[in-house]
Amino acid sequence: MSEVKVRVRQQRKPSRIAQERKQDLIEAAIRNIADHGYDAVTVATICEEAGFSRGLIGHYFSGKDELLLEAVKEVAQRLGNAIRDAVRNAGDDPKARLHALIDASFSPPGHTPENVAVWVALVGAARLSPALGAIYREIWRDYRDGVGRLFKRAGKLNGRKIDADRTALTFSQLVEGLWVGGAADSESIPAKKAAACCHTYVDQMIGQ
Amino acid sequence: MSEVKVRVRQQRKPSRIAQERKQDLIEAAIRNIADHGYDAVTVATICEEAGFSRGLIGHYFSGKDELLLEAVKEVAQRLGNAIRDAVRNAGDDPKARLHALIDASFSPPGHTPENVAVWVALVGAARLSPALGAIYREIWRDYRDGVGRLFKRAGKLNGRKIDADRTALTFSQLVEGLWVGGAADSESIPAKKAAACCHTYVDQMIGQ
Amino acid sequence: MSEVKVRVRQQRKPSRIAQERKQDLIEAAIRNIADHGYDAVTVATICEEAGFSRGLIGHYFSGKDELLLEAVKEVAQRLGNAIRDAVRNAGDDPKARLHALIDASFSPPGHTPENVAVWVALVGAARLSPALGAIYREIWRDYRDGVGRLFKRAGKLNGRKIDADRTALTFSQLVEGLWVGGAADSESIPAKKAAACCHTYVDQMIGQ
Amino acid sequence: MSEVKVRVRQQRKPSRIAQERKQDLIEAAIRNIADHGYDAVTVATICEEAGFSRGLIGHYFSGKDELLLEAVKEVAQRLGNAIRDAVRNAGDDPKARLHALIDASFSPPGHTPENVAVWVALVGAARLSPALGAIYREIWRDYRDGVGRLFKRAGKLNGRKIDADRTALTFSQLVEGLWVGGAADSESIPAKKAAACCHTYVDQMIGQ
DNA sequence: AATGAATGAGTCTTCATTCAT
DNA sequence: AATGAATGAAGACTCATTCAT
Repeated sequence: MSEVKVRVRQQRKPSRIAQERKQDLIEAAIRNIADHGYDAVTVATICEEAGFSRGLIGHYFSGKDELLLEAVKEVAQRLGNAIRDAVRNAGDDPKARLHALIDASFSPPGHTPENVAVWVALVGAARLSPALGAIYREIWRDYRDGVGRLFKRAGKLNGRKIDADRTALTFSQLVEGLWVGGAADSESIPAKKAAACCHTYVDQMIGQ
Repeated sequence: MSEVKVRVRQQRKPSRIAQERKQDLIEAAIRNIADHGYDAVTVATICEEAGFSRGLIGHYFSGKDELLLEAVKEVAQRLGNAIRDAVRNAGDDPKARLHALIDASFSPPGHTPENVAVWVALVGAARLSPALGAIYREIWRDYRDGVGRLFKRAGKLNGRKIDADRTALTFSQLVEGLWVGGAADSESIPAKKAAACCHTYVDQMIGQ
Repeated sequence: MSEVKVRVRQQRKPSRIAQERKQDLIEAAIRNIADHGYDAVTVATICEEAGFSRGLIGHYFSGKDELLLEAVKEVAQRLGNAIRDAVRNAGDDPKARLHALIDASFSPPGHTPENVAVWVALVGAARLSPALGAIYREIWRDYRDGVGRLFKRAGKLNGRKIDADRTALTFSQLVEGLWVGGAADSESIPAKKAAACCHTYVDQMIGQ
Repeated sequence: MSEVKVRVRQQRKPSRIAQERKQDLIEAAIRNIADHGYDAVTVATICEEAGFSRGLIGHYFSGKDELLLEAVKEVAQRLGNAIRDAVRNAGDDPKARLHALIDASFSPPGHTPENVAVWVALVGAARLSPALGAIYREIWRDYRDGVGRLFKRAGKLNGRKIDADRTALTFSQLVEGLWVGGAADSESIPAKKAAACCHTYVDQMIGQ
């Protein structure tokens, strides 16, 4: 899977403590998005949870929107990193990589309730905010690209012809659907069952 | 003191005009949810679009929440009806029914930009609002149940053993993922391609 | 006690049914003032309780204010009538009349929870509304005048000198205080105890 | 994911300016209740009079209700303190204390037009709001208790038997009636005359 | 005579942001 | 660097009134 590109805004001379404060605020923002939804988050709640006064946000971010954007980027990076790491550690076999990718997609540290909650909260926003939409689309396009390359290689190894693009799209949207569905109905769609669906699908596509 | 006379007013069924107004407001609400997102909808916008003053909502609904809930229910019903109708009209063959279900899931009148937008706007809310969550989960559980029955029958016809429940879950979440992804990135996931992914998946599961 | 003057607005040709409707609305208004307080009364509640639609008020009254004013006048009249009748029926002895007046001031049909509630609800309004204030002051001035005449006659009979005006003022404000206090704290000041205080006061002033 | 750091902000006692603002708003609320009545008070008027924007109330109170409650408590406290102080300064003689209590009940700083107006505005609300009713009843019960003790001691000194409880109730409701009546009809019941009624009553009960 | 559809003004509340200290 | 005081805009809700039918 390709790299998740998340530009970390380069402060001119970000002091040690300033960076910590920014990070504190971002963490609090992430928790708040997960807990209350993207639109219900308030600056007051974030600051209270981070242990600062309301006015502080203005020192580190241009405003609420920027903070929330940074929070979303942070989550995107965590998801991307976790999955990328898992894939790398799975060796070179494309099948093994696909199954590792699935496991990483449905278990910590990438797939935590918090991360998924933020990500799903983003679904609605992606349609409406250009900035968030761009992040959202980029992540999934990268995901599909990475998966597509793996399916292509797996197909070649197996000697089977496979429409890698279509399979990758199907696979990625299956993952997205399981994330979203699991977030809304975790009883019907627990993470284990979700992962199992994906493993089965991959096996059916490229053989066990 | 004179007697307390309490006239019992005969309860009349809602007048024709009342029904029309409620529907007008619901339509406007649906458009607004689709356009601005579930949380960004305002009473003012809805009423302006419907061509009425703000106060009117109080006559027909207990408030904004009830109106929005009705709007969501309406969309859920439209989606459900469209798909149910298509399946019924597809004859009795489970394969044909599955493919009809797919087409209905990705083309009008069930799958319109408006309906999908509302539905996707609901994704975030489902986690946070008990009422909306219940609607959301019910719709998808029904969907999975229906699909599961079709896969079960299709498997028997083909003489293939099939894990109908798992397949149904995979299928339904594939559909959900394609809806959500299509709403956020219609360029990468146009409805036609989405439907094609589903048709292919069904063919792979139960044969063409 | 002098007559309570409450002008009943003379409609030109008040049809039988129109009068009934007005009375229905006034009754409902009285109940609403008693139940929810003078300021919390709404046209909607009154009409609902009277069994009519909201718009009807405009046919019989110039608006909410007039209706409420009529309701207050009605209660004032009931209070006045009940007390005046009781006094008249007590014979000619001023002592007897005073004690009858007390009983009438703290028992039905004049002193009902509803009447007292309306009257007490009026206390705050009397300071602020010229129209209501006028009614309020007139009632109490009449009350004091009537009581004053009785004390004067009672004093002469007993051969005691009595400052009838001051005693009447003291007595009337004792009654008012007991009404108000009883309305706010009926546990501490039940009607029976209130009446007993007044009886005792009169006995102390003019002998038993 | 990094550790969740929750800074515990040290709770500081309200700053001087915060205390001042709260007091400013409470004063403005008191004036507004006195001027327009408890129910006609608006947040806008209060803030305008205090010289601040509307939003400020949210910083210092949970909302309008809390502010008004605080205002009422403040007035109750002023009334209670003024009367208590006067009684204390009157020496130990119960008669002297009773007369001092009367003077304090009908002259500043306890009995100001503003304080009485607020108190009378409260009469109607006491029946309808549990919180306000509790304050109202408590004040008067305390008042009656204090007066009752004085009457008891005064009776013993004089060697007269006196029903202290009944006398205290009569006295307290006389005071309440004179307050209420004076607020509604200050022409008929000026404060001086009201106080005179009370002095006379006390003299009649326990001798001069 | 009566209804109820519709309005629009008025009010409270929330909240992101600004700014003096 | 950090606070929290203060603002002002925006939004939802209530409700008396008007009016066509």
